[in-house]
Amino acid sequence: MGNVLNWTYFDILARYKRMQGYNVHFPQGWDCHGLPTEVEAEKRYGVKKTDVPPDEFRKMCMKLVEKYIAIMKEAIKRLGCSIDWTTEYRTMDPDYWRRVQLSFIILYEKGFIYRGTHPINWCPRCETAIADAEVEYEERKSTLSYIRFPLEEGGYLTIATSRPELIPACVTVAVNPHDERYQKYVGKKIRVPTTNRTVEIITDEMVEPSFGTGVVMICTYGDKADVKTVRKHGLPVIMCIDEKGKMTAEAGKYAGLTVEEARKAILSDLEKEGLLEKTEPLDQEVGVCWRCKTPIEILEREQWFMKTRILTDQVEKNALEVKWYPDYMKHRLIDWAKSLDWDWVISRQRLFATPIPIWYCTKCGETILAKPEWVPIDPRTTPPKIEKCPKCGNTEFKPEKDVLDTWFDSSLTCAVHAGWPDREDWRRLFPADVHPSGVDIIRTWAYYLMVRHLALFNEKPYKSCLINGMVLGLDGRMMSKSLGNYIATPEVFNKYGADATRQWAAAGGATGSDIPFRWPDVQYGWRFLTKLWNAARFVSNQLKDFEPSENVELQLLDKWLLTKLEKTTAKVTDALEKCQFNIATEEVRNFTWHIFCDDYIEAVKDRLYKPEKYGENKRQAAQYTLYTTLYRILQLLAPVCPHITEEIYQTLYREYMKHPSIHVSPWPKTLKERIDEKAEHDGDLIVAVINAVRRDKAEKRLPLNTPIKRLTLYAHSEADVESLRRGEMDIAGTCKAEKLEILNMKGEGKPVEEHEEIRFKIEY
RNA sequence: GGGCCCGUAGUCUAGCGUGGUAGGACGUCGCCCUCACGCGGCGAAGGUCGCCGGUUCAAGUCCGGCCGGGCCCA
Repeated sequence: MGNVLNWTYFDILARYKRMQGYNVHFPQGWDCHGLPTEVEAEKRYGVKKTDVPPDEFRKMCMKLVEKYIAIMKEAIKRLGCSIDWTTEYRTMDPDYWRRVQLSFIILYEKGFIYRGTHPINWCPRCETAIADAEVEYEERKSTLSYIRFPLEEGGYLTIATSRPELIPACVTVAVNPHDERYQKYVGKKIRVPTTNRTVEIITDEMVEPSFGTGVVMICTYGDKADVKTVRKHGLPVIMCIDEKGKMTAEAGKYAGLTVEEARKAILSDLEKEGLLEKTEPLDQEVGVCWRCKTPIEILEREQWFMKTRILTDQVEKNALEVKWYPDYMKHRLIDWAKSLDWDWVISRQRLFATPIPIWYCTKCGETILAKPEWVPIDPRTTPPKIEKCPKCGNTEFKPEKDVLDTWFDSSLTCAVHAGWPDREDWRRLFPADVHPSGVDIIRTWAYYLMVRHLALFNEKPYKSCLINGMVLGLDGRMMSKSLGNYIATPEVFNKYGADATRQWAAAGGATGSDIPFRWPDVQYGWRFLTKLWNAARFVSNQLKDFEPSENVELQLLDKWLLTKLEKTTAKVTDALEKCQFNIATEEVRNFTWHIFCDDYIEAVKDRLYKPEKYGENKRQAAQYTLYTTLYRILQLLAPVCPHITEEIYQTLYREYMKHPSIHVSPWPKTLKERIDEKAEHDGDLIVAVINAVRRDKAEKRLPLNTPIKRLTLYAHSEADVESLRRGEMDIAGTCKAEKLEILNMKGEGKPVEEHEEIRFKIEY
């Protein structure tokens, strides 16, 4: 249902803009690569990526991706998304990764890409580096251990740590510079248990005196704060955990143990030595891999990076120039960009991804970058197209086996959609007018698009950004399979159809806010469609002998309705301009259901049914008004409910309007000359009187078609009398009043709601 | 710990940038077989707009604080 929400948003926008005369470019791409697919493939086929040949594993992933694309494509089509399917592509297609590799080459040459050894987030289960954006934080129960570190000069200090297994990687012990308890120890040597090393006690502002004992060990690396401290004080790095989450030789006797095993073993050894003072439970936020929820480690490994932090000022400047719907979402991007401590790790130790177009000379280690004309190329299977190493003349090369982060694929979409690099005129469609994004991927997709295009083209990738919130399940929490509050899209479509489902998406809440899935909302949408359908049937029946013509003498209520219609048109247009889909939808629905159906149609029935009484020209005026209003309703509703509006249009209007589809009919401009404030005022009064009489009948338990012998209206202002006189025929006809008197005198009888100065009396 | 968002009838929600009698929807109850629609119509009940204070003639709306919830980040 999340996809229904965002697809509905941009389809409404696309249809609206198309009706405004724009030649809308509405592409569709499928983001295929990446960890989620690999994790799913491993689960589905019961293998690890290393169990089968790489190509076979990639084929498994592709099969899986195709399966999900088929399901999603079916849903998009049923939803009625007006996508240009000739643009469809997959990021796993060589033609797509050709562009990704080309952009890699350009960025490398521009100096934005480098290989280096830096701390990175590492998932020991997936055995790959992951970016900051792929780390989630979860509350986990943990244990805080109080451990005695012996001072060289005798005695000890007690440190508190939740990760005793990192003791072998302890590079210093730190206290807060203002913590008077420990001033005398600063600069002294202290021995790290389980090792033969001693380290010097230092001070650092980051140490929280109230946490544990106020003495902490700094390890390489327990968390990001350790990384900062190590960098700040120029401390050494000791890696005691490897890529698979096992202890390295640096851990001495604990080498080969898993992290868990090492923790137990170390604590038990410390206890034997009398160094374990106590343990206590600790609630802790743990960084975990977004895909498999395994706690991440911070490792130092040689990886490929893109320089993103040098672009932060530009990101901010450009993000402020982008129009955000809703506006406050820009802060998500800017705050995220400013908060980043590290450059973007773009290499991944995975299989199903775009290959990095790099080889290394086996002799001198020279880096060989692919030439633009070589791509797409997979270094893992194809050697570089050169005879010898340009530096040392060696003829053997080894491929870069790492692959690119999936976001490196998808952060190129704006340029690719515009036709880069093949179309000379690609800048015609660049930057994109709108970038649609879920609120959850602003810090990934929206951000990476921004840095990527700024680095490549020195230009922002999109002019506006349309944000959709998350879909919440029936229990109010984010809808997800794992929470079991998940509702499958086909179920909703099967029960209520696409147009009702789209109304839920459009009107379920303000743009950008989370939208709870609610069956009653979908049902309401469906009931509205029935109402509209029946109204159209009524109009159709009344128009059998009608030839559209402007040459009619409009009556008061006709002018009243058309005035309201124009005002509604203005409101809907204004709401759509601001991407306020909920407001636009509500305006059309309320106008249609209540003003058009309940008030107007009811009030003109008599005129339509009895031309002999009122005259043929008055009937024609009503016909003209019905015809005009329904058409406008269809137009205003078309972006939200494309199916039903098209169906009614084809049946009732195609022949006269000539547009092949309602969806290419020109979006209505508010006709100011049709706005008649006086008619609206008088009409409101007349409708209020009709409703008051209906209410009276309801209170007396009478059928609404009960005839009235005499209806007397009292109005003491001359103006009101005038207004009522103008609606005499409508009031009498609609209320079935045989006799209607309008008296210019102080009220007797019951007051008319919201027009207390007007009163009425009924003789049945 | 920081940032952002939110707290409106039994439930969900609009309104809050530009202060002026709080709109809807669902649910509940009562009535109406009215020739487009009972998948409908008419009507009723239900609100100290989280709490406290301030600005103002006037605060759901603006300002400050507090309480509660959510999301994101550390």
